[in-house]
Amino acid sequence: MTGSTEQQPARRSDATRATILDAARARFAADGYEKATIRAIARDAEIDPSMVMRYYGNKAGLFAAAVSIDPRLPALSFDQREEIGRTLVRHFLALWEENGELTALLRVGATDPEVAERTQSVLQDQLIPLARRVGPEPEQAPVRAALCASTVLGLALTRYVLRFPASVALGREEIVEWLGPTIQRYLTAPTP
Amino acid sequence: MTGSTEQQPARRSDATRATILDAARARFAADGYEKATIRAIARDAEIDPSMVMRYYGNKAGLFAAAVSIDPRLPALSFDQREEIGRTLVRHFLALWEENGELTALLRVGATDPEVAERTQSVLQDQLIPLARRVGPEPEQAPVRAALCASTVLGLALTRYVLRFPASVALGREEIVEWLGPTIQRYLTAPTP
DNA sequence: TACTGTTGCCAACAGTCGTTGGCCAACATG
DNA sequence: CATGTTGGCCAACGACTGTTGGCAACAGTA
Repeated sequence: MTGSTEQQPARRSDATRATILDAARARFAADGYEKATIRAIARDAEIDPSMVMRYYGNKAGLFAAAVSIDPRLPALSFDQREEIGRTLVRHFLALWEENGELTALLRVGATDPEVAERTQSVLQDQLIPLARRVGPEPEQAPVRAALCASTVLGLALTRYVLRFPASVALGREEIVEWLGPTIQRYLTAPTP
Repeated sequence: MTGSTEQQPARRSDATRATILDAARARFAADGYEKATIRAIARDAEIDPSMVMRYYGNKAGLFAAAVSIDPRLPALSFDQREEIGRTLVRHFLALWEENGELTALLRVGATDPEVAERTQSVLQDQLIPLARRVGPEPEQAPVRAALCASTVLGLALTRYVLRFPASVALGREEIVEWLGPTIQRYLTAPTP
């Protein structure tokens, strides 16, 4: 049994495949699922639309291949308990600005229930265990995780999707200083 | 000069017009702009698609007519300065649950830049003056308003659009107790 | 009564979408 | 060299979209 990271034989079309994937990511992030047409993606990649079908089966397959991320949060050591809020915000900002896939995921999730659920499960899988480890009242972990998700996604929404000028203009460390204590409170403060 | 609330002569088709508008609101809120087809809306309203065109010109006109809200925040008196956060959250929750138009606005704004900008201007027009009146450093008002918008929209996103179970399950007063102090800090705390 | 404007439905248009199958050149392999 | 395989393009299909024009039924008015 070979693992899921199996070595495929290098194909001659790998460059084309990568170009398509890049164009797809950009289009999905900018336009959402419906408005990002296969024809437009193919035009960006300077290639025929039928190639997209050949390599990725159909539009859903292309989307799945384009945004197949698992935003794994780095393991947080216990000794920095008073800084978890800020650290978390920093990690999320880095994650979001490294790859535009997350913006695509959020934009598409706004209309597609399936993508919405995937986004939810990914976030919850990361945040609930963290909330359980770090906060009081372990049975409250889902609520605390949801509040953190709402905080982070709210920023991503106004900054990367809706592009509110005042939100875009904020510096990364400014955001950390504002949102960090909020996350910290959601995770560690006693239930109000 | 008659105001914009001019009395139109009561038309025989007013009932039909209202039915169309209701169906449109529901569809736009549930599916977004592209997936909410005129045919589907007409089917919900039990009417011919061509009627939608006659009464509202085109799809964009229908959308404009369906979601033409001005979410005016009630004037907050000065003497409750320590409770602005909670009061604001309560108002937003009430606003959002009264009319589904806001969910439609958010879902469509995720893909349509024009709608996104309208959402932004409405929110900023409400929040910036408030932040200027209530917080220190008036020139920081846009930043504080953006943070509040991000908080509120983040909750709306996870609760009404993406429907994260843990976010949906929260009671209104629970939300007020969690988000209220956050908003309060964004508005009134000194710049970190 | 006859006439005019409104309300509604039906059928069809043009355009775009995702998707398919066939064809040709470049390559790889014997 | 001959062979099969791969990468790529082209033209087209069927489905669906927003949108339009014409036609029948009805209301109100003179």
